[in-house]
Amino acid sequence: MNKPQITIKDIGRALDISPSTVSRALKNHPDISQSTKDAVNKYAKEFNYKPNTLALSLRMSRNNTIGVIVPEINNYFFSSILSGIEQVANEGDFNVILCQSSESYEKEVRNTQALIATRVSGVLASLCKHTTNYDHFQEIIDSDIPLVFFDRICIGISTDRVVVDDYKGAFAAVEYLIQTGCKRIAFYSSPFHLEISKNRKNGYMDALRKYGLTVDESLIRVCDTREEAIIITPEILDRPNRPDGFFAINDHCAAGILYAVKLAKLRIPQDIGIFGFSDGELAKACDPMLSTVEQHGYEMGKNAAKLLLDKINGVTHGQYTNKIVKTNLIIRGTTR
Amino acid sequence: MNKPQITIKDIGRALDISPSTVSRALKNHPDISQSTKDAVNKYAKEFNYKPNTLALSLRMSRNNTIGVIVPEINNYFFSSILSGIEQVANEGDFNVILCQSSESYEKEVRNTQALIATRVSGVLASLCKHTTNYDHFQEIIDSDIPLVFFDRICIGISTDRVVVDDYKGAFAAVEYLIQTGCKRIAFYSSPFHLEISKNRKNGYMDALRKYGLTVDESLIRVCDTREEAIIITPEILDRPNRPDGFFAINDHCAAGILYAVKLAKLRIPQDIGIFGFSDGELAKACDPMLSTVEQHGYEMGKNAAKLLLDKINGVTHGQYTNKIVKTNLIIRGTTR
DNA sequence: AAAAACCCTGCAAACGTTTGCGAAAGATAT
DNA sequence: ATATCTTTCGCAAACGTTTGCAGGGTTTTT
Repeated sequence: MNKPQITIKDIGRALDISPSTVSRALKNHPDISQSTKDAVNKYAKEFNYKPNTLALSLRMSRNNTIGVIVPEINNYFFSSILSGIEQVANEGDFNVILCQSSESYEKEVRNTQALIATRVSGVLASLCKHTTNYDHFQEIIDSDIPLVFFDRICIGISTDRVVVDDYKGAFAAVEYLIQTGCKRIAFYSSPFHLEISKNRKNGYMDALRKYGLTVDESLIRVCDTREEAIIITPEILDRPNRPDGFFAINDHCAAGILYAVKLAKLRIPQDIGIFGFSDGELAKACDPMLSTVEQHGYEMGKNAAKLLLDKINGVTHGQYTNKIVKTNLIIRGTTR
Repeated sequence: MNKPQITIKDIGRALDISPSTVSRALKNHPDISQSTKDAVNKYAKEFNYKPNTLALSLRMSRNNTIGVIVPEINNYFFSSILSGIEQVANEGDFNVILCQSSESYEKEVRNTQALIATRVSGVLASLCKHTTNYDHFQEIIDSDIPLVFFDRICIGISTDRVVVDDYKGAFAAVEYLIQTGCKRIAFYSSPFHLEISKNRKNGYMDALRKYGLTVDESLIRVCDTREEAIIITPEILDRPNRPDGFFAINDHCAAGILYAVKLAKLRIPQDIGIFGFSDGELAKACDPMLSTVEQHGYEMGKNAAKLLLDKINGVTHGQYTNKIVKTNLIIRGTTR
């Protein structure tokens, strides 16, 4: 029962008119008589005509497709973002090509190359953890393809960006810990070449300074997974002047800390306060439930996609915008 | 410093040879002299030539792109699957177009239409919760586009399918509970029109029967979220003959049960055993950590994509395969 | 009655690529 | 010397679509 897709030529042949006329009839061009239009539309509907988007894109040199490069699809925050992106892309009649860098610089480069080759209309990207060279992104820009970074942005390149308010979020979280009695607060972070790490560290430091607390560099560690946190935390808890608060770069890491603290038979939140970042699926599964900074991934995705579509559609010109998505504290059981 | 993408024609013009020669030179065609090949390759490399995949797809009427339709991106299981799909698609040099039905039948239909219009080489799909009419999928098949269902499959259409072994997974989980001493086991399920619910219920029932335990229908409830579980569980725990084991349709639900049980001051796993399903992010965040049935979403995605690519590449013909991805028990702290 | 205006439609080129076929040039065989 | 083969390349068509331009026909204007 197979009926392959019909083309404009087929319609023309069947109705004994030229492809140009069919094309115009389908677009309701004023030049075409109503009777012809009716005939064409009837035939098109009957045989379920769908324009070949490939040919269309080639002709128009405008591919209604955007590419998204994300470090890990399988991560609550990023999949929330993806969901938001898909939403607005869909509303704007754009397809989304999904690329996962899997935190590999090489794959990220391959992804960008593939997207350029596909002539996507625009690219949304979040940097891989290990990316320090940005030539492949510069190449996107050089190819005249609009580019918007989200979350893991890169400041070496002038583009639009959408970020979470890392500084304020971190500041607020640490301030909350201090206000509820914490005096020595550790900070577990992702590698510091990432902007999110820098910004959150600044928020952390400024909060400490505001309340006259001294910064102990030995309490600032690179650690962003549950597993690492479980490994490095016991040593820190064992010190004579152990911290009484932890601010973690994400919920996984916070959960690892939580685990280690319980194992050390310290009470939460009486002895130790813990603050995560993200409000992912696992935050409420922890016991006590995790206090964390809500990141609004879905909103972030929507914002980034809107920015990109505006750029593609020529709504915005020139200036690069720097959208900041607000965060807010969610206080649960791991803080007083 | 913008250098738009260069084409084969450009190379031809620059080197004063025809586009055909350039094309053949790039593909290392034996008809072309080595000197010409060298010149072309040198120029192509210098000006960073990338074949226009749109033109290529049009010419070859073969679009190296597959479409994926998923109910919710923002769901650990589905995003794991997506990750697996992306992995093998990437290895096979395919792009992935991501569509989210958001559990809306209308959007699912729109998604299929868009994928057909894009002339994707193949489609991977998991049904929306409310889909009961499958015409849009039949249309994909009628358009000669290979189609593979995963997880939420549809039995009205003959295609390849990849599913998790729900029956065995459920049977094994309940059997484990029984073997470790549980005598009254409750089952919290998704609505029973879904295949996964039916299959798991069968596994649950058969396990009870095998060990001569009576089935108490009042212990079989429709409940598949954390919030619902927290609401309905206290009542069940309050009964004179309360259950001593719970089997939940997913980890969120299991986490809700865990919460309610702790609140009721019952000990886990001594008084109550709990089994989840999925092994999502939150399983290890629970305290005690959740015993659960591992679903291998990533493997499922890889399998589905492999099946599809084989179909596209003509490796497999005719017969539809029905791949079943094995599950396995992960025993942690919520069971004895 | 001729000129102008209008309505409708088709031709052909273009987007970038591949590929069957033919051809010019040189090399080899008779 | 002619005939045949080989090497290397270009022509042109094709994929499906859009669009500027021109042309044929009919109606209106003068």
